Amino acid sequence: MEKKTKGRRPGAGAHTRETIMASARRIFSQSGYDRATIRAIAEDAQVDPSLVMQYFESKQKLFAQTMTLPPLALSLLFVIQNVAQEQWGMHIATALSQSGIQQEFVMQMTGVVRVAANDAHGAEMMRTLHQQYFVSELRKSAVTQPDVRATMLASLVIGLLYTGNIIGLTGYTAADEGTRRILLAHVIQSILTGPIANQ
Amino acid sequence: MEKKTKGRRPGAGAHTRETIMASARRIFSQSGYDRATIRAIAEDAQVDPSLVMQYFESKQKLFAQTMTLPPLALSLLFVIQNVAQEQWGMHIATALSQSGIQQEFVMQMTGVVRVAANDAHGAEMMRTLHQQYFVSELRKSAVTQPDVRATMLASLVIGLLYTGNIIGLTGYTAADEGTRRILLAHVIQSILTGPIANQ
DNA sequence: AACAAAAATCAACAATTGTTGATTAATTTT
DNA sequence: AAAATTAATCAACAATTGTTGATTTTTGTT
Repeated sequence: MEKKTKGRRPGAGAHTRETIMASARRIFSQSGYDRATIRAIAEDAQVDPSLVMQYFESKQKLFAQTMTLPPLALSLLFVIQNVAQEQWGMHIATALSQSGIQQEFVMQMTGVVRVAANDAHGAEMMRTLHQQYFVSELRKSAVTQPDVRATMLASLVIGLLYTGNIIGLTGYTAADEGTRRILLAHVIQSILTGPIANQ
Repeated sequence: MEKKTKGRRPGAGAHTRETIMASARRIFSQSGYDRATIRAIAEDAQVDPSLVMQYFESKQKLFAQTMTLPPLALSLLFVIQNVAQEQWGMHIATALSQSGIQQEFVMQMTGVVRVAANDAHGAEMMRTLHQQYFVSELRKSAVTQPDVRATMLASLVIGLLYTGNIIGLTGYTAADEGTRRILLAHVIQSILTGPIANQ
């Protein structure tokens, strides 16, 4: 809609690619794959749509290159290797409740959850992620039935992102952090070390 | 693609509307809102696309009329009114694990979860659902902080649907039903009646 | 200053999609 | 059997979208 100054070619300031990627991340996360149009991304980056195609070849490749998951924040189960079993729940809950990673990580993770609901590539991304970070990590520990527990933990985390950030339920985020953390700690503890057979 | 016999007008066999609605439910659930094209729904119902528009005025109204949630199966928290607190988890887990409602309910519920990830109307549907069936029901009981617990229970249920039916994680469904039910029962019990304050 | 390479824009194509108006076929009513 | 009504199809429009090729503008080099 707005005029753009044409064809400048900065030498040092050639961060155009990063600008586009940031916009792509934003739009993909907000709108999902289908509704994130190349034109919307380009407008957000204040750039011509065709330029997006010149940098990244197609929409699929743009998605693949921008929406990669942040492995650092996903090492939640790194806790498992360094903390006693009885304190897993509390440590993971604390890590999840920390506001430091909230902004960037939660936003990016929510975006992937949203995209994966309708795009096969996003779904595959989440599968490999889950296998690499949740299942394989938990298998190294001494818990029984690590696969079920890992999937259940992933379900809870994804579900909290989904209800809170996608459909906008306020019940969880409205509570104070202490309440959230203690309840979440017990639930996670129950998922990871709770009884699994009737005895 | 295939030929259709033209313009017959059955007297008794006028279930065309229901046929279209069934196809709409199927396609919406499988593909989400955007990728569920009117043409795909019409082809699934073996009907001309414009006929869909004649029965339902627009795609939005078709969605609104078909993708309503099955309240019967959502009375999971009906358990809360009739069962002692200590057995909530087991009863709800049993209800969720029953294969009787699996086919129809799980499919329909999964469809709404998928749609709500990208469509505002779907999200609103889930919000009111959650409020009506989860929050208000739990508030009638004597648990502390019903809002947080209700949201967390919804997150777990939605998360399990999401991981199992949308991104296709096998860890949970691969386990035998007994294992699933017992673990799930304890986790739900922890969500609904677990400690919420440090003491 | 002239020129080549790079970076960006312009304009348009082809496919898809929701939607609509006209038309054709079947069924009921007269 | 003719007419009216209902059910379904046909054909096309207008908007959107991913994508592409040509063009223009800027920058670095000679």
